[in-house]
Amino acid sequence: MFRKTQHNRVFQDLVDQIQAAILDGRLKPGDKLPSQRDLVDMFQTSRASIREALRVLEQKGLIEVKLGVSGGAVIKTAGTESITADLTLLMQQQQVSFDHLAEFRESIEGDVAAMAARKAAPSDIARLEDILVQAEACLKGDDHTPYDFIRMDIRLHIALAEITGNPVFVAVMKMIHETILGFYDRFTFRRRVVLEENYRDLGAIVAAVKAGQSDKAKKLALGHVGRFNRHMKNASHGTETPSPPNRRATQN
Amino acid sequence: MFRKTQHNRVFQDLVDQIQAAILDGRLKPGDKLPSQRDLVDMFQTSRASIREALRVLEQKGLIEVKLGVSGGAVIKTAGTESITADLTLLMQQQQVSFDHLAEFRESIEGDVAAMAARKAAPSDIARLEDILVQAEACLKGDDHTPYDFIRMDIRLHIALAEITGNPVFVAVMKMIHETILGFYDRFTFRRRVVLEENYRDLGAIVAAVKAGQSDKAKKLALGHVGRFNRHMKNASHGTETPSPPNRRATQN
DNA sequence: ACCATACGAATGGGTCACCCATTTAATTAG
DNA sequence: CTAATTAAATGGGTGACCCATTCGTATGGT
Repeated sequence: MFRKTQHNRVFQDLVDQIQAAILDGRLKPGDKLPSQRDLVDMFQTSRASIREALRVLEQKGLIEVKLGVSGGAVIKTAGTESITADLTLLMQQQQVSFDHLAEFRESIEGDVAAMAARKAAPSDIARLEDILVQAEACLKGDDHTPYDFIRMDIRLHIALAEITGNPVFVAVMKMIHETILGFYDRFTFRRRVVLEENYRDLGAIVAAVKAGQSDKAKKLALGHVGRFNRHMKNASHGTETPSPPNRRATQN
Repeated sequence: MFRKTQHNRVFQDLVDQIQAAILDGRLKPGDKLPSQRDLVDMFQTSRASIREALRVLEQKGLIEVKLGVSGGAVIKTAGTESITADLTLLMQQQQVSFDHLAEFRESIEGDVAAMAARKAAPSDIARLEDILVQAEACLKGDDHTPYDFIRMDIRLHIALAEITGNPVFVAVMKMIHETILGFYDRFTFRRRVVLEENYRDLGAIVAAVKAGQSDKAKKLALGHVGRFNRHMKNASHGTETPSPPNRRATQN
């Protein structure tokens, strides 16, 4: 099979070239692309095509476009936002359910805890315990905001993933938690006892990680996630529509 | 907080409206959007803006645009392709090493095999065995192309993920294999014995899945992945630069 | 009557020449 | 020296226009 008449569509070619430049490091986060009019000169194409390409790159989360003089397209630092948006979209299309996410999370979180227990350095332990302290503050404080506690819970799980030193785990963990948070934030964790149970789980996991007991950390993490998932399901009993898609749908 | 002067950018408004129509069912997969010129009349905007919106929707995997008369934009059935593409992109941006991918894969592939063993229907088994037959053909045929065999290997692993019924596993599995393939395709599997060992591994896994022996399937999958990873490492001994990201970057 | 070729209409892809709103820096008035 | 004004560069947006692709249809030769 040879190429068609030419490279497919013009904007696709532009996207490929710029994306390749970003991926192999010729363009680093923070760098600014030339202005649209300069790009027109460089690529010998029309401004409309340039703008379509920039639009696609923007949607992919690779660049950010700002207005005004000395605005323009700057390379964004890699993030999980676009993936989260896509997953959210799929969940809204009913192709992915909360059960799917929960199942996946159960499969991965135990291994992460075990790996963290094996690799954790003293500074890592300190960081985990710091997060625990903050979580406790969220729990005890008068401004009793369940949402803040959940944020801490998530930060701890992501911290565990970071201790593994494997960016794949970090990215996947972030994606999972962001998606879960976006969909279920206002349905659960009204009751303080649930939060406190959660807090005890986290403390036990951190203790196991500190002691280097990987098997115990794994078991604890699995139990924690399992309990969390059950609470989620119970909380969403009455909600037939699994939370209307009130998340801003677009926003890459 | 009230709205700004207007809804932000025009194309974003179009994307939101059309996406909302898709999400709440006013537009179903297979439906065709009006032609770009009709959309111009309907939305009272310029064709360039319409096209930018269509471009974004296309990139999101929501529509597919075809050429020629009675071409146009048709609503696509939801799929995990865009997530897979985004995950792949994220991995490539984060300078992930092969070891990171290998570690992650070892963590997940065992669970997938076990779940597949629990859930496999007869038709699933048939599909797995069909892939095995094709893999054997790639191995035995005179046109001895290691690349083709690897493609079959990947198809089998993805098939296992599909048997789990969990699209998250499918997307992640595709991402992993695409990335591994893109980085290491031309360095390994010159030696036939390695391929044959791989083939025997696959046969054993399928047999365990067929018998519903989830624990055995898990162990076999873990051993298979571990062996694969060791071969990869040995093969890439001399390659200090772990293969620049020469993969075609885009393609959602 | 049949089939192949030619034509034309509708569509998406692409280009050009503009204009507008926003933002920043330089300039000027007080 | 400060504040208001202006000018320039940028992204956002528009309309008219042309091209390549892909159909259905008409035409013409057998």
